[in-house]
Amino acid sequence: MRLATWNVNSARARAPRLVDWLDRVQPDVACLQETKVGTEEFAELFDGDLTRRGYAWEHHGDGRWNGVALLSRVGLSQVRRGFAGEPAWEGALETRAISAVLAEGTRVWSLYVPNGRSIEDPHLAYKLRWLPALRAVVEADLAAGVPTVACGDFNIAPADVDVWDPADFAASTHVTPAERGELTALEQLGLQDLVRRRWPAPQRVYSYWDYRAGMFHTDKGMRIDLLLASPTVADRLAAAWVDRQARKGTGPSDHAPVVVDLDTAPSGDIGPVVPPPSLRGRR
DNA sequence: ATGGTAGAGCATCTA
Repeated sequence: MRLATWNVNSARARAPRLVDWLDRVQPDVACLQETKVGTEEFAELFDGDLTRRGYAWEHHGDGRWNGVALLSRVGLSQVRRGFAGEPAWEGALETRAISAVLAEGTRVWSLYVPNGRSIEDPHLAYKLRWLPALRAVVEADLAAGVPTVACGDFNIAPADVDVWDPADFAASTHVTPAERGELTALEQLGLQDLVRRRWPAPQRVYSYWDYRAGMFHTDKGMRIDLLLASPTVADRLAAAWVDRQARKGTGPSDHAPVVVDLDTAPSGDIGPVVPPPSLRGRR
């Protein structure tokens, strides 16, 4: 099963590229963030193209800002828009989380974690309320035995290796101990960072490059788009990569999709490996 | 010190 997460930075602006990307990468499940459209417009943009390709979809968005979606051709049920106890921003709930259960029983989240903006900004405090509230719901699901993958734009670089120059971030959000502590707390629930598991530090696997000043071309990026999976899902990990192709050319998002392949069955259940006849009896 | 770019929508705000 191929699972991807992509902050598209406007579903409207990305519409042609998004459909081309589905055809090229063939994800079974795609988690999208920053659609910046309402659900009616999302349907107008994509319902035909998605249905023809066998994808079910669910969207949570109210236009202009935020907006998240799930696409799946391997089941999509028990949909939740937002989550119980989700904090509001300036008195209103935002559209930053959607989750649903695949046919195999895994609950998948598409998350757009608040940015935080700057150290003194109330938006950072909002981010630091939002993440524990999310964690409480994930913890309850895990306690109920539901395999879980939390995917999306976390707006947190887990470690210094995940930003191009830690010195440039000395007074910035995305790297503070408080924000990283929220990722650690999610990992303490058993969630594993799939890309880091496949590509251990210090390998650089950025997923976001600012549009400005040639950041992509000089590879000054950040790894803030994550897939965090509970143990039985993480143990199926077969491959993980960042689709840099999608960040190139005309009209890209400032984020690249992050893609993982999961084996159908837990890798411990594949049985004994039998060598092919050409190798038997040698040595 | 601010700029650099892109996307929202039409003055700025967000990232």
